Amino acid sequence: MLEKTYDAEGVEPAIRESWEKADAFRAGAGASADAEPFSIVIPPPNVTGSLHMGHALNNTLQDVLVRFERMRGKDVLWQPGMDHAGIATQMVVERQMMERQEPDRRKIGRDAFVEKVWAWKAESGGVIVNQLKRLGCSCDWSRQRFTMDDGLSKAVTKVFVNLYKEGLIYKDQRLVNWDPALLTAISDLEVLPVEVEGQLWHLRYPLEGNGRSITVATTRPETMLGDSAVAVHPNDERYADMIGEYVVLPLVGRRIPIIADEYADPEAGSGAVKITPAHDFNDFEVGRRHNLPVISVMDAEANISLKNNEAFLNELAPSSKLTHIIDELDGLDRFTARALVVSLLEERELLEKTEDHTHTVPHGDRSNVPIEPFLTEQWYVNAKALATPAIADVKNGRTTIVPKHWEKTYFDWMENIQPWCISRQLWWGHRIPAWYGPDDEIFVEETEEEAAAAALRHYGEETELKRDDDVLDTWFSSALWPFSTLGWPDETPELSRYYPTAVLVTAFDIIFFWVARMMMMGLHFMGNEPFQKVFIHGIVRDEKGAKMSKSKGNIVDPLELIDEYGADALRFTMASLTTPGQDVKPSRARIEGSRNFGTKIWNAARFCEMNDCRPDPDFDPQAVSETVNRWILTEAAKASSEVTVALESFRFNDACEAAYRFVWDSFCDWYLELIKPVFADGSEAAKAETRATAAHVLGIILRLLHPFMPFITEALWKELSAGKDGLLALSKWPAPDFADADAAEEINWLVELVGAIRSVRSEMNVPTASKTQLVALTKDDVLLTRLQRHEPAVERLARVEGIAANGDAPRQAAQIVVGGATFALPLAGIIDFSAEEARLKKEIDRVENEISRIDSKLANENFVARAPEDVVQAERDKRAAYQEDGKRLSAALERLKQAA
RNA sequence: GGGCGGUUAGCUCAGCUGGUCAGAGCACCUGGUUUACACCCAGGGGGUCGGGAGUUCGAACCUCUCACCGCCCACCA
Repeated sequence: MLEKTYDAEGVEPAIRESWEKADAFRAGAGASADAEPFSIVIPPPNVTGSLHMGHALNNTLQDVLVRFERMRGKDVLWQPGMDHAGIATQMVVERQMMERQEPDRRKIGRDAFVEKVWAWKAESGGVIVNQLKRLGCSCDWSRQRFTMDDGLSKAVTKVFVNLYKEGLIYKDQRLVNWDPALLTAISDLEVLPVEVEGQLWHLRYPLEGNGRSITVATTRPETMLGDSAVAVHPNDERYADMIGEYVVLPLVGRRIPIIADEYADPEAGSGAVKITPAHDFNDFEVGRRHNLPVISVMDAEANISLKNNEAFLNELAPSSKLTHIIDELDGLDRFTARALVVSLLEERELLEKTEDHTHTVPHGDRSNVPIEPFLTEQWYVNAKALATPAIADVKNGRTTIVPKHWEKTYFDWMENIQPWCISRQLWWGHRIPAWYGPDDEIFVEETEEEAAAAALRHYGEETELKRDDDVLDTWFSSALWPFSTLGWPDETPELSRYYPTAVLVTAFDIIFFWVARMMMMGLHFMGNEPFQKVFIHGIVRDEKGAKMSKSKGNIVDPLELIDEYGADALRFTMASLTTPGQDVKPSRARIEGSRNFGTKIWNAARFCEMNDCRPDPDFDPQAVSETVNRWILTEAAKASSEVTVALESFRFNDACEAAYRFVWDSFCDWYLELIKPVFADGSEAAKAETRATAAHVLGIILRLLHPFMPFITEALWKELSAGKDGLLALSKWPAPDFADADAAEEINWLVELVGAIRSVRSEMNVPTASKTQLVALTKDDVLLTRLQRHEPAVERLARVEGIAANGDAPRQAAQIVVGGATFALPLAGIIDFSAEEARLKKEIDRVENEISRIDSKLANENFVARAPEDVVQAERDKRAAYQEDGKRLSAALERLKQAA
């Protein structure tokens, strides 16, 4: 006997164990040899990560699809694994070392540090795997991969070497986004614009020789030390006569030209702009166009660096007597230097004015400090070349993105893609397989031996090589995930079976970081797309719609929700809130609703169990004869079909709704109530058939809901079949193979009749406890037979005692019209004549309104002429039905008046 | 500056190709211990589908326009 309520916390571990024991999620589990493959690669969570609501959403959706397809008999692989998360992990370990007051990484050296990271991973990394299991994720856990595994590292190295040899990876000296806190380059995508309240300083630069000056506006006065020109727009009349003149750069004394360049915007600032090629991306371009020197005035930590700075010193005027200024500024951090430069200029009356100015400043997404454009040599991927096939693949529909509007975002970015900076000045990650000779000749090979061999060929003798210190952007290895996890570069059976994957499920915030790059790499190295479909879901927001973040303090921990409501409740909520293209805002009320739904199913099963409804292996739906049973089988088939269609098109919310309505409305509210009289007073044959049907339909329910609520459904499946049917997770998805329109029509009528009686009783304030007779005012034999057939149900559900079919109207009665017949509820002593009169009049009004609405439609010649015939006919039929109802209601009103 | 979403019941949202599409859950009101379930049952109230214009026989749904909200990209002297 089942407990009275479902105990998620108590049941879930045992269910997980039963799945594990049966190895139910191994690739291809339960599938036949000729099964169609269906594979999904998990978006690998960071090894430092723990389950957040975004993971809960993303992985619920994947698990729904995977369980659904597995039950449909496909050969399913859900490939799990984790990402080494270069910067994030390195930061975690460094912080830990700091907390433990251990010497920092530079002191212990690279090898020792990397060893520490591995030790950290072994000890505290990957807690998320168990959390995903708690969520119920049916990944093939035996195939877990890690981006730093030997196999995946081999793939990374090979890809790097191949791309290098194809000329698609190269080294370049240019400005990069430099993170002065983490001391590494980062890619464009890792830079976040942050709005800050700053100032706009207007600096007066004296012209050489003539006592005039030109004013430039800047938000970064400290970079003026590296100015190499002042630019004005060629058409700007204010400055036309200054073009070609020289400015003597204040504080520094350097002579720099005033140049004409369209980059200068006459509307912005003063119209004249200082050009600092080493510290601004735009200025760098201007500098290139005008062949200006690039004078970096900062070091890697963004401190002012002048004294040992050749670029700076070389451009310094020989006569300059500025050593004290250089002394003062040298070594200051950029913000301190900013203040000092401003005050030095102010002293010299070169500060024209200062304005408050709100602008966005690029920040590092990890360090959250302003990033510095910094001139360094880095490794780049020629993303433009790789993007071309990736664009074509989506254009020609080999990969489709759902919802489709995201394709535009994808195209826009891909078509304007910039070189991808892939080198990072970190220690934790895939070390770049490049070795340098003494003359800086580069040898890119997969192993040190091969590099040495290449060097031998090049130099003609053994030469000592030095390996590149940098590691690769974490996303470089993530980009290979769909094939590296399947064994590439080896030609494994898994690779040929499961690549391309069926669908990638992810949130929109990593389309550029990840999806786009997997497309590029997959197409380049595998020759075809990494996934046939990409399903983009929203992100999880809090109840007010705000993005969840630590700083806002609005983080909801999915594990707490699982503790409180069970994994199924959280999953069902996530899935039912997923409408294509919308963000997800889970609320406790909603999760409670899902939990209640689980309880509802639990109790429905409990009812079945109490009535001895056991699954019968020989049950044949087609042989069923009772109308209610044929009706619920029809409804079950309809629900199966709806859930299937919805899941095939990623309409998770529709799938949930169809299942929910079927279970709660059709099965619990009507079917179980309708069969109670059968169990109480039915024939043995009817009872047996009904038991078998109820058990059968409950089985369908458990299977339909299993992808969404795997724990409770598996638990009930086990309970009800006494373990004889194996795991629900490996059972067959229900086929919508039953339809009986007549039974559906009949039960719908019954539902309508019961509903009408209940309504009128409630409106007439008939005490719940009292029962009334029902008099059918009709001589229609078909209807009367039907009524007789359902007499026990009507009596029970509508609180009726005795059904009279004599057609004589009782004197004091409430009357209703259902399915073309009038029914009276004798309510002598209870009936309120005026209330009933008002009620009937209201009904008549409603019907007449409908009729006149239809009449005006039908009177419209254009409607009759242009609307499709079936639409017009439907209106005519409706009108006829309303007219019949109207007649009966009017007759009922007459009888009431006579009685009064 | 460019682009993309959104605006439907008190709240959170469904509503796929225009013709039972005006819906669900929660909240609310009224009754209720009837052979599972009060995490429940029965009944009920509540919306001129953001404003305006247009297309159409017919618009929550298509077009245009305005307003507001959110997001993404670029730029910011």
